[in-house]
Amino acid sequence: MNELLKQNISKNATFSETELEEFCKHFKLKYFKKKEYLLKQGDVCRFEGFVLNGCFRIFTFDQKGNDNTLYFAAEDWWLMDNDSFMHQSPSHLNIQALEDSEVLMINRTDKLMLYEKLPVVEKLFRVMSQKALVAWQRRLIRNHCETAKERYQNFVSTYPDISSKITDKQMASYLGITHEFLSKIKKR
Amino acid sequence: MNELLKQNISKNATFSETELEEFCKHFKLKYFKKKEYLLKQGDVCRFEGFVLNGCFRIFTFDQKGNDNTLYFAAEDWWLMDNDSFMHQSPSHLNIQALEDSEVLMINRTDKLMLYEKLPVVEKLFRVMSQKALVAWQRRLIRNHCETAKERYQNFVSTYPDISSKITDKQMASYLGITHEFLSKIKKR
DNA sequence: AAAAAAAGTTGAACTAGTTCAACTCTCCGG
DNA sequence: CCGGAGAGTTGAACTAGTTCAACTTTTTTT
Repeated sequence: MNELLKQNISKNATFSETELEEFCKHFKLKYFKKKEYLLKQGDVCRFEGFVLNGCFRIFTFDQKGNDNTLYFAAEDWWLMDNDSFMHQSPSHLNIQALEDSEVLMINRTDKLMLYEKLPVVEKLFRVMSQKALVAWQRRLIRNHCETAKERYQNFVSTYPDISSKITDKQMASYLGITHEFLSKIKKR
Repeated sequence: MNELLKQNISKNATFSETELEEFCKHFKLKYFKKKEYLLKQGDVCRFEGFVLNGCFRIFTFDQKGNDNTLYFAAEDWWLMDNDSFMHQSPSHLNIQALEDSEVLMINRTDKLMLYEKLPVVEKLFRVMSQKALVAWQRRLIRNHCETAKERYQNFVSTYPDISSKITDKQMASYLGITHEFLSKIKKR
């Protein structure tokens, strides 16, 4: 039973020892090489992942072919396409390893079974989703009221570990600006 | 027991008749006059609301004093500040009636009790939150890859009912542009 | 270690969106 | 029904961010 996963869960719900064990035993350790895809746009998402180490980028190609980064997932983050997982529809997202990484993965069947078997699992993901929702709302507001330079500086100071692992191009795609402009921001 | 609430719940979870009744009986009908606040920035959110009719605007004042609209909630939408409700911390959000409105409201104590008593309530809000999460992710992407004009047109065609109830100033604040620029967009 | 590919830099010209100020229109409160 | 406040419009000057193209640097592949 993995200690990091255990701690992560405990932040959001109170599991008994047996519940924790029952929950964790469905996760299997998988390795991803740098640049390898955990999910590709068009595929159906049949799993959920929890990052033990390494880093992933979650992004999508829009109609115009630009790549938009939704977020980065390093150690202690969860990975999945909620939409595709829920409806078993083709995913709009790509999830790609930015470096060699280790992920604990649970498949969809097991997760659905756990929702049924352990009510506390419903609570766990309810709380996780509500917290994530708040974070997305805040990010949208910040995109409206802060300049690109402010957003860049905030990101670097909030996530120094992630900032050091990603290229400027990926950073720009996360901030919603061109990489040329990011280069000009950094110069000053 | 309100029919609209019942239908809304049934979209996201399967309640038995008794569960539905137990759940719904904690909601009380409240009336809000045009311009009245259901929640003010700085207050603690101790309730959750479900709009029966009318319309609300959920917005926040940023550091620079600009008002940013997160979303509008008309008939069949839920209303609350997840962050403030969860942590009982002062809210960053304002929720104001744009017209005379009716809302079914449940207080925090009852809602927390229902989470304990009826496991299906956990599921309901877990599913609702996950769907909302997907919607916020999509909105952020669209803000990056669409122009203000495109976002305006998409909003009007997706939510014609809401569009007709709000002022251009409120629309601009939702789109993340100035109302002067919205006026220029509409002119063309 | 060489070649190829990708990432980053820089400048010039451009455009989407802002700011400010002046004006008009609408609608609601006394 | 009048007065005032807020909503909407318009123009001119501005700025944040884009686009394109040429170039350098770094990383990856062989």
